Amino acid sequence: MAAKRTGEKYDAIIEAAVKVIAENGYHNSQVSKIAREAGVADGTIYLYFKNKEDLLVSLFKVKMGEFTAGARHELKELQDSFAKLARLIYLHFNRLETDRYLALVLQIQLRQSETSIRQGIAGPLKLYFNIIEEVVSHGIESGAFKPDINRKLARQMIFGTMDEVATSWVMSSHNYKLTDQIEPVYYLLARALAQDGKVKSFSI
Amino acid sequence: MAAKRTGEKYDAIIEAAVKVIAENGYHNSQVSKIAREAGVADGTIYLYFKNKEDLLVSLFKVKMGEFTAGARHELKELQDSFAKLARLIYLHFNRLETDRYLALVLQIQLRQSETSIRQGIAGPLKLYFNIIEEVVSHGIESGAFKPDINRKLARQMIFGTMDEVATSWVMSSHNYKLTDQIEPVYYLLARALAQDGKVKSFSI
Amino acid sequence: MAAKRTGEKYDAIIEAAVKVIAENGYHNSQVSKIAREAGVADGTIYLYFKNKEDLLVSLFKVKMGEFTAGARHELKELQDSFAKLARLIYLHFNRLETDRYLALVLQIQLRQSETSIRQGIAGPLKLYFNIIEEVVSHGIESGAFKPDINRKLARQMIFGTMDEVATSWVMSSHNYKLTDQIEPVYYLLARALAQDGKVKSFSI
Amino acid sequence: MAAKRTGEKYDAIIEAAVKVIAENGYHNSQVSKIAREAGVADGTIYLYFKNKEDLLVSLFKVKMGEFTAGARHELKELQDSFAKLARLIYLHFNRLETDRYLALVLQIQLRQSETSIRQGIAGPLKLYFNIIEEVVSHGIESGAFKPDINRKLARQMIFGTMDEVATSWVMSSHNYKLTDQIEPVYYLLARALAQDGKVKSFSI
DNA sequence: CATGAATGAGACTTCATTCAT
DNA sequence: TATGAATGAAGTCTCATTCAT
Repeated sequence: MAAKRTGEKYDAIIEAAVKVIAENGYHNSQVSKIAREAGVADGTIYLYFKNKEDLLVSLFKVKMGEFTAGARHELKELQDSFAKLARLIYLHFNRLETDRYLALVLQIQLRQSETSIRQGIAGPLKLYFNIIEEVVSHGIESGAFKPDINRKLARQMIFGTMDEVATSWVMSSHNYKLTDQIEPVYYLLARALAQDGKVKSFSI
Repeated sequence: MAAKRTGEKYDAIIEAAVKVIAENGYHNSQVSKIAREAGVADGTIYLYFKNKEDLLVSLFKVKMGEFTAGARHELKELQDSFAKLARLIYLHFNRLETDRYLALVLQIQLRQSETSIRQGIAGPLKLYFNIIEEVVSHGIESGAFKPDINRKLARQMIFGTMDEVATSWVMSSHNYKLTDQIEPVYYLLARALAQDGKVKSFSI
Repeated sequence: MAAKRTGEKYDAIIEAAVKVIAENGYHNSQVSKIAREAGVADGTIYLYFKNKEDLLVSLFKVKMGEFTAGARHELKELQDSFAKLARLIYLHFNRLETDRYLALVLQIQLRQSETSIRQGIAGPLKLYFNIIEEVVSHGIESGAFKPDINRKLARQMIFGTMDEVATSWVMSSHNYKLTDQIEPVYYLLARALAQDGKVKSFSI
Repeated sequence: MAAKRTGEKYDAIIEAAVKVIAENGYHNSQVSKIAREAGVADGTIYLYFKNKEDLLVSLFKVKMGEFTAGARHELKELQDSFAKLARLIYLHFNRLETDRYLALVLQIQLRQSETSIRQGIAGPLKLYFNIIEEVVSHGIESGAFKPDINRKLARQMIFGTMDEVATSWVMSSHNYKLTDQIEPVYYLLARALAQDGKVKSFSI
């Protein structure tokens, strides 16, 4: 009755969903197609997920959760705010470039989902927003960033910029490297945030 | 057989679509509902639009076209690059705040559409991107912005930031004024682009 | 949106449902089968009925309504309570014998429906119960039936007996005439109800 | 392979089925729910019953069998036909009032089952019909009941009346006592059957 | 030009039953 | 004997689009 939230089949279904959605688009990814890709019966999906919506939200939670946990850990290691900003952009772009299926699903396909799914996605996304805002806060408190910057607005600029660059890259069919954009994006954002124009040189 | 691209019913259907989608969400906006709101029969929609996809793409084209034409005209009046940037942000946010139905449809609902519709949307959107890039180019060529800025990247930052700020505002149920964000967004973006940190004071 | 409750297709679908359910049984009567029998598309069913449940409840209402209206009218014509009782049994059995499909559906198949449908059926059935109780009341008040008879209980005996006899007949594959049971059933019930054993001779 | 027809788990499953069906309704009583209630695994059901249908038919057989055996025994003790009739009604109503779960399952839920199950039920029910007919026959042969009564018809009246009264009671949510109906039902039926209106006073 | 009744393809989900352990 | 994870067939309903009037 209650959905099992772990197990190798659970993982297999999540991965199959990413692949199927990436290849067929959100609106053409039937449960039966995902089941076939995962090598299980249609009904098995429902032993691990309450329904299709739960599967999609779980997909996002799992993938976003992995990324967020890793990012939070890596950023904590760094002391310098500019270094944190550079690393954030690196992690964001590198993650997407490393898993192009995931990039397609996160940047394009999942955004076509119904409002209810988007609401389920909101929670994990908020956690990522928090991480970005922590970078901004650290910069302000350490004197690296301008003190009068609105933290939420700064987060929106950072995320909005990275998201737009990533979406553009995904839609271009990946005919250039997303990671090549890390440095120029860094300088744009760093200058926007820096106290007195004192931007540290890019280094990850 | 060929769809009429004008007429008062054409306009009525477009406006009805905006209202219905804003009120019901993309996935709950059936052709019959739009027809009823427009005061026409279901079949009449198909005298003016090839199909539902054509209606939605047309909606976007019309609304975006109005905005783009006005924006291009207004920006041409201004000489200073910073003034152009400030005006761009003003126009973008003011447009959305003035027509909240449209804001909801453009920022949230239409993004849930199938890939084919998003492709149809790409054209009109490109025209807006061009306008933004023209502001950037003008800034670089006039010496106001840093010469080594990647113009496409700068456009992605500008659009990505405005878009994220606008989406966040729409999802917040409009409980604050979007136009209050014009000035702080201006300073963030201006600093990112300015040559030697020489940002002109905000003025629209 | 709202279901049309009249029209020749409405009637055709009701009749088709009776036939399909009689021939295939309740649990094997899919909407598509009913639509095919009615000569309409599956979707057309939903222009006339809110859903499958609504179709089945409507079927019962229409058929029971026709019968109830006719019965109430005919019984009003009669003055004598015993004559009313005899006529009631005649109408009940004759109706079922005349339309054997309907008999099968009402006596057997519809009773297999889910609780929600049975609840929808309760209303029209109550009207029939009222008619039976009116016959009993008339008998008591005219002095034909025993004055201390519990009216509800008498109705339950009358209906329960007729229902059981009818069900038994339907399940026997109609290898005898149900209308041959009118007279003997009349005498059983009349004796149960009569004041001082004064039962009038059977006559319809 | 062959199903075991005895054992404490056999009984536990039957009792669990009665409880689950009474509480959830026929169409919401899945095998897994019955298994959980019985404290066994889903698969274990199939060691004791051929399939779900077999379980439901067995439930009916067991419960009806217990009742029928007891009834036959008790009625044999009585010499007088009217006393037998009174006792029959008492046993029928008392059984249902004593076990309200069973009443709900027998009078309402099991009647929603597919035709195949109803056919399986027919056998055990026939045995009860025989007992009722024996009471009628005894009455006729002893001169207590009218000699020209159709025995099958009399049985249908007796059973149909008791069944209708019981169903009505179950559906009323038991807000009155079913056993209070024994005496008035007795008088109705006794008068219908009695020779020359000579009905014996009620006594159980 | 306009109508709106009719069409029919297509997908999510349930649940009785099996079988490897 | 007992388990319970896995199976997979099957049906209701929606809604974009058509076409006779």
